[in-house]
Amino acid sequence: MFSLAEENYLKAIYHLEHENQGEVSTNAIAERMDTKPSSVTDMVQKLAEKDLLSYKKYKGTLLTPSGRKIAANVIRKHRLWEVFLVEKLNFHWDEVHVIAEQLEHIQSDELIARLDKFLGSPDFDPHGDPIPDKHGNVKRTEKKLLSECEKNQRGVCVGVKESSGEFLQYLDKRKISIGTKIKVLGKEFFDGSMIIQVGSDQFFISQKIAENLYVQTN
Amino acid sequence: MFSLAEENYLKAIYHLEHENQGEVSTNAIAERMDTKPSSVTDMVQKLAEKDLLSYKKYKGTLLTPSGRKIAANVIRKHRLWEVFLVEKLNFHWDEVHVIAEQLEHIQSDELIARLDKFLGSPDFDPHGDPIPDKHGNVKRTEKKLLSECEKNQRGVCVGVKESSGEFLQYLDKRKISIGTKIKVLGKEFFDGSMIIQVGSDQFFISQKIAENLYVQTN
DNA sequence: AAATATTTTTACCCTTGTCTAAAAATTAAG
DNA sequence: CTTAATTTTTAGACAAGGGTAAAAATATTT
Repeated sequence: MFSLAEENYLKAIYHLEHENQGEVSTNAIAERMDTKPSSVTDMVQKLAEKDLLSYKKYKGTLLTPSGRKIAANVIRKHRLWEVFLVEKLNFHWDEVHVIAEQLEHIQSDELIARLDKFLGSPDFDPHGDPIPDKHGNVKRTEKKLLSECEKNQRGVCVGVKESSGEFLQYLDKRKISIGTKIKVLGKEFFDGSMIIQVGSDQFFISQKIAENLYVQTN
Repeated sequence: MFSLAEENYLKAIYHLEHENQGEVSTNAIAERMDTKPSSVTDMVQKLAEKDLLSYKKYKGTLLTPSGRKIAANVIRKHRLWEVFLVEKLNFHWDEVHVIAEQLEHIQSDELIARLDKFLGSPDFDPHGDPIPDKHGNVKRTEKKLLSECEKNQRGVCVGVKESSGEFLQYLDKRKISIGTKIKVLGKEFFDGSMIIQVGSDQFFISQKIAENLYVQTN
């Protein structure tokens, strides 16, 4: 139905829309897709023709509902395949992205329905990202303090409670910022301290840190 | 490494080489791939440049060892994915071809190695066709009489012992010819009769029939 | 508000893979 | 063995998708 290139553009725009709110700029798309702005302009105009996104010259683009649905479906496929690769084929979670980038374009609703069932209809992929349902809807979750999380829970950093320079510098040193994924590896009840995973790093944090970091959990 | 179109040409030529012995004609490739002879000439010349096949104008083509290896690898991937679809996702064996045509082009040796292991390193796909090993070698098997086959064995018709008009007419009526796949569903020891599957038809055959049909078994 | 910098678009070219129409080879028939 | 039929190749043309360089619009400084 849609070409590989079209699907990749829709997917990139979908992600950019969620990262920054509002219109997505030509340059942002070009950078994300490792291509040139002129190529983006071309493709965006074609996709606007097909009513997959709305586009005003020089003003950026926004996906239409149908464009959004297609993008969400590609992402659904990507994430389901990632679950398959990790759970069934024992890949490590940081090896699967490149392969899933190819698998996400396989066209067959029946295949995805059966794969989903085979995997036990997972809600999240191995990176902790939510898997859209077949209608393109993503389970949105509430934010809470990291200190309220339990062992083995995952969350995405969505903000801070305190915002002193010292605290922000600490977060910077630990490479934690908005959008960073955090997994609680262990929690000490005595003092509320935690061991957490951030990317491939694992380290200790005090309760004071955990009480000042907002995360969106699964 | 190779484009989708290139892989599909190599695969088609590989199959045609095995079906008819000797050079593969431009028209044969065009018909198999549902494209025009002029397009085939173009592509075949490109593939000859890359030493994936040998080509003499007006004389047809033959794969080189490297071309054959690539083709066999695509076929290996196709058949492994078919096993996956049938064994793990419970597709029916006649529904999987179209999907496997897409999956066969996913590039990742690691993926295929793991998929192969996950499936228990099968030797045959759900249609009974042999799966080439990772070096592109196909297990070649000896032919024998259908009457020597056991229950649940599969074979491909490769010839007849008797060739009377009546017998050939019978085979024709049953849609059995060179290359037809046959599966033994049941065998009666008392009289050597069998129930066999041919395509989606199942029927009874006498020992006399089974003793005059050569098959190549798994 | 004018000048400068940045972003976006346009106009044109390139590559891959396909097609049509016509020319050239090969094969088959009389 | 010469004509007819068939197969194959060549010579353009086209659509998708991407790139360059320059023009046009928008943003930012001063």
